[in-house]
This record gives sequence, C-alpha cells and structure tokens, in this order.
Amino acid sequence: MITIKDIAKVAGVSHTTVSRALRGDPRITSDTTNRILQVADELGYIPNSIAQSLNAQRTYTIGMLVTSVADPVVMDFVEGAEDVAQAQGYCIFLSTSRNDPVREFHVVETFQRRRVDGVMVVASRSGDQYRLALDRIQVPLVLLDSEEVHDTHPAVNVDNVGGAAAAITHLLQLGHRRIGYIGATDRRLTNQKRLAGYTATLQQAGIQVEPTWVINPIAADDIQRGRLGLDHCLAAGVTAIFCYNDQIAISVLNSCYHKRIAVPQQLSIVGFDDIRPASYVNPPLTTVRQPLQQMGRTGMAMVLALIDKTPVQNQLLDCTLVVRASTGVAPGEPNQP
Amino acid sequence: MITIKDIAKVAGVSHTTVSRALRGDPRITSDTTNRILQVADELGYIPNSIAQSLNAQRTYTIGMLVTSVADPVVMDFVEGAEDVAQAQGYCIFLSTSRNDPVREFHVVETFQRRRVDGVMVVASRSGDQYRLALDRIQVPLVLLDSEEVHDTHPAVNVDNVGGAAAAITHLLQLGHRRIGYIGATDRRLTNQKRLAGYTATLQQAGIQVEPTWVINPIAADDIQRGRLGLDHCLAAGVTAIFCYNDQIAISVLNSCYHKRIAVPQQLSIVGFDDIRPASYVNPPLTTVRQPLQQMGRTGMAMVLALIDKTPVQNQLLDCTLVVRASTGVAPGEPNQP
DNA sequence: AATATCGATGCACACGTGTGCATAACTGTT
DNA sequence: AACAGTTATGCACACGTGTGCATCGATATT
Repeated sequence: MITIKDIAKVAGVSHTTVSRALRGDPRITSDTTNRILQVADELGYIPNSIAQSLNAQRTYTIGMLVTSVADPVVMDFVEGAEDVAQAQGYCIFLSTSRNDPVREFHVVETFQRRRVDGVMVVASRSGDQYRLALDRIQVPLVLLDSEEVHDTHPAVNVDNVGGAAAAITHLLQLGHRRIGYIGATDRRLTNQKRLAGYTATLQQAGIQVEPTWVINPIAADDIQRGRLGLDHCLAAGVTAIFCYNDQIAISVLNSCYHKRIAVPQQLSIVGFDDIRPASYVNPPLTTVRQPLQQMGRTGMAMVLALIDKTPVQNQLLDCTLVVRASTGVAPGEPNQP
Repeated sequence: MITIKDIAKVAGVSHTTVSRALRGDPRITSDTTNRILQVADELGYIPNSIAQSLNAQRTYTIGMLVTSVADPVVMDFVEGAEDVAQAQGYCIFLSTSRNDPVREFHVVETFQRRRVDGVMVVASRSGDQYRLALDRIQVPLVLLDSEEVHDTHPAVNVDNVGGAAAAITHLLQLGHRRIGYIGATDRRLTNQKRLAGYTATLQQAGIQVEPTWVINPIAADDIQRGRLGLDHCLAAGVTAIFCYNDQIAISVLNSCYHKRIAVPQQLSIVGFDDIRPASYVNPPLTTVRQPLQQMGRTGMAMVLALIDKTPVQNQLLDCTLVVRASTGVAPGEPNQP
C-alpha cells in the first residue's frame, strides 16, 4: 500500500508537504502541489482512513443495531438512514441482534471499541438490563421506533395512538360498531399505544369496548397471531378487525380465504405499517402507513446533528391512513358510508 | 477515553506491560496481570480498535455493496452474510448503490480508504466500466448473485438454468403445452439463463417455443413488467406463465384478479426466488426457491476464507421448486396430472 | 549592507496499540 | 563471591496521517 511517505520520497519532499498538498493547504506552492498530486495519482495512492481516524479522533462511522435485516419494516429504516449517512460521508456498521440481549450487549461493546461517532438502535424490544448498557454509551445515540423505557435518549417514533384512531374512525364511518383488536406481546409499549388509540376512539363514539373484542395472542410469530386472533374475534362476533401490524393482518386475510369469509363483505380488516406486500395481497390491505424511510432519514439526521453538538428534539411523526380494499361497509349497513 | 497509558500510570507500570497483560502474555506475572485487569475494569477501559487496526494492518471489517436494502432478495443475503461475519468477529459496512455506477464507484473507493479486509458485491448489474474498478481492488472480493462478466472474481450463484427447468418440468407434468415467459431486462445474463432453461426444457419435451410466448417488457419496475407481460402472454394464448421473479409473478397474479382470470384454473403462474410474500399472496405462489440466506452465508464464508489465504471455488447452489396453489392442471386436461 | 518581513518547507510530536530487543533484578551454581 | 541463567519489565520504534513551531532562503525596506 502506498503511503504519503512513498509519495514524499518520489517527489523529493517531506511527508508533511505531501500531507498539506493533498489537503490543498495554500502554504504549498501550486507547482509543488501539482507535482505531488501527479505522483500520488501515478502511484495509485489511496488515503488510509484508519490512520486519519486515529489522528482526528473521529471515524465518520455510525453503528446501526437492528433486530433483524429480514424485516420489511426494518429494511426501510435502514435504507433511509444509510442514504442520509452516505450523503454526509459516513459509513454505517450494520449489526443484528436477533432479539438476543446478550448479542445486543456484545454489538454495543463492539461499536464502542470501533469508536463509532454515533449509534442508532432500531426497533429494540429489550428490557431494562440492556437499556443500562445503552445508558453508559459515550457517543450520541438515537432510538428509532423503540420502546422508550427511560426516555434518556433522543427518539424517533410515530404517533401510534393517532394512527390507531385514524383506523378506527375509518371503520366507524363505514358503520362498524363491533370492532376487534389483535395485538402483539413482543412490543409491549407500542402495543399499548395502538390499543389505547383503539379504545379511546371507540369510547369517544359512545361504544364500550367488550373485553372479548381484544386479544393479545401468545404465539411465536405474526402468522400464528393472525390465526389465533381471527378465531377469537369471530367468536366475539365482530364485523371488523384492527391488527397490530400488517403481517398479522395478512395472516388474518389468508385465514379468511381458507375459511371462505368474504373480505370486506363479511369482515373488514385494517393493518398497521404499510409494508410493501400490503399493496399486493388480495384484497389489497387498508392500513396505517408509517413513513418508514422518512423515519430512518430523520433518525440519522438526528445522530449527525448530535455529533456536531447541535441539540435535537424527540420526533413524533404522523401516520396516514391508506384505504384499500380490505375494508368496506359493515354488514347490514346501506351501501354508501 | 481511557487508554492503556492511563492504566499504566495508575498501576505503576509501563504501557507495554499493560498491553501484554491485557493480551494474557505469559511473560507478565499473574499478580501484575490481575492488578492491571482490575485497574482496567475500574477505569472502564475500552480497547481502541482503530489503533489496533493501524498497527495490525487488519480491520476485521467487510464492505458489502448492495443495490438497495429494501429488496426482499437482498435483505436475506445481508442477513445470512452478517450472521457469519459477526460470528467471526467481523463488522460489515453496508452501502447502497441504487444501481448508479458513479455511486458504486464511490462506495468501492470508500471501502478501500477504510481498509476493509474484504468486499462482497451483491446483485450487481453494472456494466464493464465499473467492473474495471472492481478488478483493481486490492482485497478479496466475492460476487453474490451478480452478473459474471469477466469471471475474474470468485462468485456465488444459483443454478438459474436448472431452476427454470424445474419450473417448466412441473408445468409440463400438469399438461401445459403453451407456456409463456416474462423476463426482465435489467439483469441480462440471469435473464438469459432462466430463459435458456425454459427453452431447453420445452424443446426436450418436443415443444417448439413460439416467439410470441416470450416477452421482455421494457418497463421501469416489476409491477409494470407483470402487467405488460400478462397482456402479451394472453394474446399469445398460453395456459401457463413462468416469470423471471416473484415480484413479476405477484403482479401478474394481481392483474389476473382484476381481469377475473381464475388462477390456477384458467392460468398457471410460476415465479422465481421464493421471497417471503410469495407464500401469503392469494393464491400462494408456486415458485423456484433460491437458498437466499444460505447464499449470503456461503459468500461471506468465501470472503473470510480468502482473507486467510485459503483458496475457494465458485459456488453454484441448487434451487428447489416449491409447489403452492398458483399452478394447476392445464385447462382441458384430466384432473389428475 | 544590515535588518525586517514573508513564503515555502521540514522537524518532531501526537493519536493508541503492539513487539523486538535491551535491561534490570533475582536465583542458583561452583 | 563471582558468574551464568532466568525472569519481569521497560525502551524505542512501528503503523499512517496531521499540525504547531522552527528553520531556511529570498525579497523588500531603511
């Protein structure tokens, strides 16, 4: 590997002069600078960022900790975040935790060793013991779509309560009065908020939520949750179901297909997230869209701002309801909502 | 930040001794070692990987260049690759190119500056001008699911010809004789291979492919390709369609829904990839499964092997046909295939 | 002509860690 | 007691880059 010392030797100057010439220091004659640039080019010089980092105490690197890349929500976060980072000359270390607290701890440790300039934690579901590790971190850290247990780090979240309210309002307008909710237990706080939006909106409309309408299935994955949840809701006699996320909603949709339940004629279904597949299942899913890439961009912008000592505020982004074909007027209602 | 010199000062030894103690050098008394370890712990010492990298001329970092993270195929590659890398103590730099040659060039340059130990290029569709940049790279580089223009780097690919053959064989067994192919122009070589498998298998069965059965729609995305392709194939009077990938197949599926074409009763559809949504569209898609995560793991294992000077061979992984509900007996055939 | 001024470049150190070789102290032998 | 042999530790340099300060030469000024 060519170093500035090699260039210096060839150009007959000191490595100091080479360093300055390469950075365009006006103290070096343009003659000398041009000669050095030419030599550098001929030798195929590639600056060593490692050495620069060591010297500058700055790596232009961001650590990004995700539970899994193979998650349609996470991948949009990453895409947005990487976009902003790359544009500002930063690289991102991507590491997965698979929801294993030990592994999360280990990744955070690695990020610190590698002296990242900042960290972004995505969709963490970890408990308190791990959060303590995050609190000790010595660089800017932003939480993205994570459970804010201690509220000790800047965070980007969506308005889960408002999103749920929009979904329920839509169903109410279609004439539904018995509406179910299928939750997920692995995202406790987020689940609570969406449930809260659901409950509050129904109560505002003068409808008392019956306990049987709500279920948080104990299951390994969203496919299971959808199946169990649908059975439960059907038994409770609802005409519409609001699901914690799109994966569950899609599972419900498929179960309906096999049970020969017509969607939306017999049952309306609403999801949350607006992941890509939501638009091409059959029927296309009505859902609450999170601005996923936008969240990634915002989160990364916050990290970069913090690195530059610019203060930031917690962000609560709005969701928008996307009406597709999985919702319709309630059975027995006049056709026009 | 605490350094080994700080520890040395507190423990009353030289930084050399601290360095050795931390690495468990037997030359240091266990008494001294223990004392140093304790001091390090009390001070909250975190080793500086940057300095270690500079000294050792090794970063334990892999650069991963992808077109986009928000691609269901790519994200599984990344997941598999990251898994292997993390287990071996490597971190990965993830960068996107968005199919922009300039950006790809820039990312490769950045990887070199940062002195990554190896590079993995995923699903590259770049032309020759960029490939030249790759050829100049000075570290191990493995191509994953990329077009092998020059065959100058080790590569991991799937048996596209065999996969296509499996799909067509399946359709032939179901009694189909007029089978269409909808291709994609943005992956020229891969497209050629799948088309070759399609053509060869039909010819082996004594069927001459009519030119109207095959179409490579000129379109911006796979949704468009599916729509255009379906119209073309219907006009050609086929009873089954083999699609370049699942995204196109799903688009075809949706178009069929809107055109009230019954799948698989009137038209059978086969995709390629087996991305996650393939299993929960309606009807679930028959497709050729690529071992995506496995490919990511294999590719990363190859990179790591090359770093350790272990020679590797190109890998051609097998696909498996996954029969779901989007394929059925050809119209007019007896029910039992 | 001596001095002040300015411009171009180099010396030496810093960043944090690892290592070959030297040094110091200590033990055992004759 | 002097020497060889062993053991524990430190010195000094390397990795590649950046920078404060010193130096050197040339030009301008009095």
